[in-house]
Amino acid sequence: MAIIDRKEREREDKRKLIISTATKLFREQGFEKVSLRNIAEAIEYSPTMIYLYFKDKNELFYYMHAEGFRMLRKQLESATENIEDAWLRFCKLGEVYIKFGLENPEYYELMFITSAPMQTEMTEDIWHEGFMTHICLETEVKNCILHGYFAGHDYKVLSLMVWCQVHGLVSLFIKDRMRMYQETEREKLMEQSTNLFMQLVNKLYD
Amino acid sequence: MAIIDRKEREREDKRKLIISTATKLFREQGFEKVSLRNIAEAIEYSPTMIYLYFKDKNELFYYMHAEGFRMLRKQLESATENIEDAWLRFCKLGEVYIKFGLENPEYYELMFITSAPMQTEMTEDIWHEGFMTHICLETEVKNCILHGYFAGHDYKVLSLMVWCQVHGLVSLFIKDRMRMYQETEREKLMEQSTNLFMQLVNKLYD
DNA sequence: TGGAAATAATAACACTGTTAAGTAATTTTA
DNA sequence: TAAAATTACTTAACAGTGTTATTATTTCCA
Repeated sequence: MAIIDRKEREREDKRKLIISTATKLFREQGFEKVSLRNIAEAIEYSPTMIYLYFKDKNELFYYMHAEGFRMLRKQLESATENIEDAWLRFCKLGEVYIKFGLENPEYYELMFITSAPMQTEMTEDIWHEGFMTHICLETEVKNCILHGYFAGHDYKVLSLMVWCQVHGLVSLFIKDRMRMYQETEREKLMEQSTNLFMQLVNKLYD
Repeated sequence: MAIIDRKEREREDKRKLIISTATKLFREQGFEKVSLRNIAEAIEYSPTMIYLYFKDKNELFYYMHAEGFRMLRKQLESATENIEDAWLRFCKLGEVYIKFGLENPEYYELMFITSAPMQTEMTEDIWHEGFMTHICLETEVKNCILHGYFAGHDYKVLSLMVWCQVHGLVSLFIKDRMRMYQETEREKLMEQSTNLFMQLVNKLYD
């Protein structure tokens, strides 16, 4: 039944076409320009055709957010692969995470802020991609513990703390909540507070 | 010209009526239920009447977000007013901030996440209320320094770091990004990581 | 080849924020 | 006091949104 296979392939291709077109719109013209009608026009189909491939807009956004996580994870992994020292690996991870957020605010928002992707009614684990990325962090924290850092502390607690710190920084910035700082000092303050945090974590002992 | 005064008063009353009705809708039925038409129906006016009192929806949201900040500031101030010790005051501040966020997620989102209030075209300082609240934090950090804590560190850098930590925690939680933790362990982990952070900050030295 | 199944389009529903134009009441001015 | 001007508000409409029901077309298999 090669025909069924081909159909399945074509179906998957069309799904990908919709996702990539939505992604393109959203990267080039921002989140609010991603409407089903805009996507449909771009791929030269009727708006309702999208419903044959996705349950609703939330599900489409779910697949876009998952793509973002795969991008981030790739960056995290390739940035650390040539670093031996556990602490330096850990530092790099934080650096790349923040960089990703600041350079891809639309993606970051979709992955960590927007409600839509979290509201699909899917059977599979909805936070799978997020979980996989979080594993990256936990792995590095565990590795640090293995090499004598953070003695006596739980890797889960530590990982969450670190995540809160970097997410807090990125999300406050991209949601424009740092207006009280002058444009000139803002970047410096953000770097200084991140450095201070890393310095603190490094001194962590029981 | 008492008539002008009365008119001005009536105008202000109507502004407040709109804001309070919008707030009520938004607290009782959630953010997405706050449409100009819904507000208008609730106060028994036509939807377009709102434009006589607010430039657009963003400006209306601005006034709602400002109200949230006044609530938070009130809670922060009344929670610390009877505490003498600088460190305990600082701890209390963080505790109350997190509590406010978790108990008023809709308000928190409007204040620290939603774009709308930050997109009004106002002449006055758009982040004034946010700034005032941030001052609360900076004041306590300064007070700690005055009492021998955090020696050798900049209060601005420290304040931003603390803010990132608590905002990270609250926003990840209310935007449902902690699904990888079991419901039962989630709360405990959040508390542990906050405790760890405070413990870290307490050990801060040059 | 005919019927079933998959795919897609059209039309419509119920919303959204926003603007232009018109109306009625109130206040000011001549 | 009567006309003019201002104020407060409504109606109608525009352009957009996600979504569903209905209809038409194409594709596939018995």
